[in-house]
Amino acid sequence: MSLEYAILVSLQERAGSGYELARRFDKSIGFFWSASHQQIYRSLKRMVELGWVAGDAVAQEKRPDKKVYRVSAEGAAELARWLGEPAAPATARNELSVKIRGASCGDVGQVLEEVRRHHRLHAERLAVYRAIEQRDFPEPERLSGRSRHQFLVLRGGIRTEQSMVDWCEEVISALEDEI
Amino acid sequence: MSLEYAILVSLQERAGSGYELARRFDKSIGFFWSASHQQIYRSLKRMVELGWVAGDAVAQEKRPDKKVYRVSAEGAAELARWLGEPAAPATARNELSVKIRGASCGDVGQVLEEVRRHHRLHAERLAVYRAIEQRDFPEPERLSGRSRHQFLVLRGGIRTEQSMVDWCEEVISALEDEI
DNA sequence: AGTCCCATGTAAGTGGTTACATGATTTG
DNA sequence: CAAATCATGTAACCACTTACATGGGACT
Repeated sequence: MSLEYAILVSLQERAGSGYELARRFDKSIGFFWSASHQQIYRSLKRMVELGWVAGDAVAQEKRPDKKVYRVSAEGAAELARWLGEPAAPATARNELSVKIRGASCGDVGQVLEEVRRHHRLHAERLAVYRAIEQRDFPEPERLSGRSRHQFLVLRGGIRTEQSMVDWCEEVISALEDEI
Repeated sequence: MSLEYAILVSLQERAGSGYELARRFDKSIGFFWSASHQQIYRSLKRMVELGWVAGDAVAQEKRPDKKVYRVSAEGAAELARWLGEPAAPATARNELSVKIRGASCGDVGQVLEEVRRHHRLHAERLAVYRAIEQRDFPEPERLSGRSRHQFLVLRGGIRTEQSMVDWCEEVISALEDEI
């Protein structure tokens, strides 16, 4: 059910169509809550039924019509209520760890290659986050409200990716010793 | 489908019943791949059908009978094959980040309380991991094979929890300024 | 002519959670 | 006497993924 709340947060920042939301979930909000366009359309439908959002049809020239969704008073109240609720800590699911733990059951060299690949992916994502940090938040002390919260979430992404990069390096050097 | 492989890894380390596996998924392997007993029994059934594991009925005195599962040659081959396959990087899903990003839509104080709660949970988990590290891996340089791989996975858990603790502290001090 | 972008969906399948169910034995 | 542990499952539901579907306009 959390996707609905992620959509509410995004629509509170700015109203938008299902398609536009899907684009946002490919970046920004999608960095910490991913969702496909199919999920988003389904959730929007549910949210209209619940009265959390309202969709206004917008005719466009030379482009398909679209429905622009905005958060209703009920939706805003529901979001505020949910924010006060305790969140369950995320269930641990790290496939790479399963492969490392099982490395002795197969070819350690192949697992090492896989860790190297993940190292690259995390380093790339870290670089993206750092670029966003420099571009959008050059003076973090001066931030307030919404933009400060956005910055804090980005900081979480940076810390997570940095720790994955560091860990991959530790694993790589240990597995290199082994082969 | 990854649960099946996590079970294969665990059964390669030591054969066991569904119940014993469920206990292991409450700790050790469960620290990086969580699963309920219902999932485990369902997966074992599938794996028997696929011929990846074999279950031997064991009669016990003063305790219910159990089925002890071990990995078959086919299961071992399948695990080795899977280890060489690329793993999709985990999809990002961090509910706490959604709450922080949406904090302005509700009571910032409540979100702060929630971040403090998560800080405690991650600090506790970090302490557990550090205790395991000290108890089971006092001389990490001397490790090899399976136990070295187990150590590396534990190191990942320690790094992840440490980075969550650090991040929570950064968020707490920023949100405290705000209220 | 082919591909990408805009825009919105349906349908089938997989994986995971929650609730229910049973029954003996051990521990406080 | 109650609660926890051992041991194994079924069933309903929910969330998410993957595949399929449509159609115009812009770009190369």
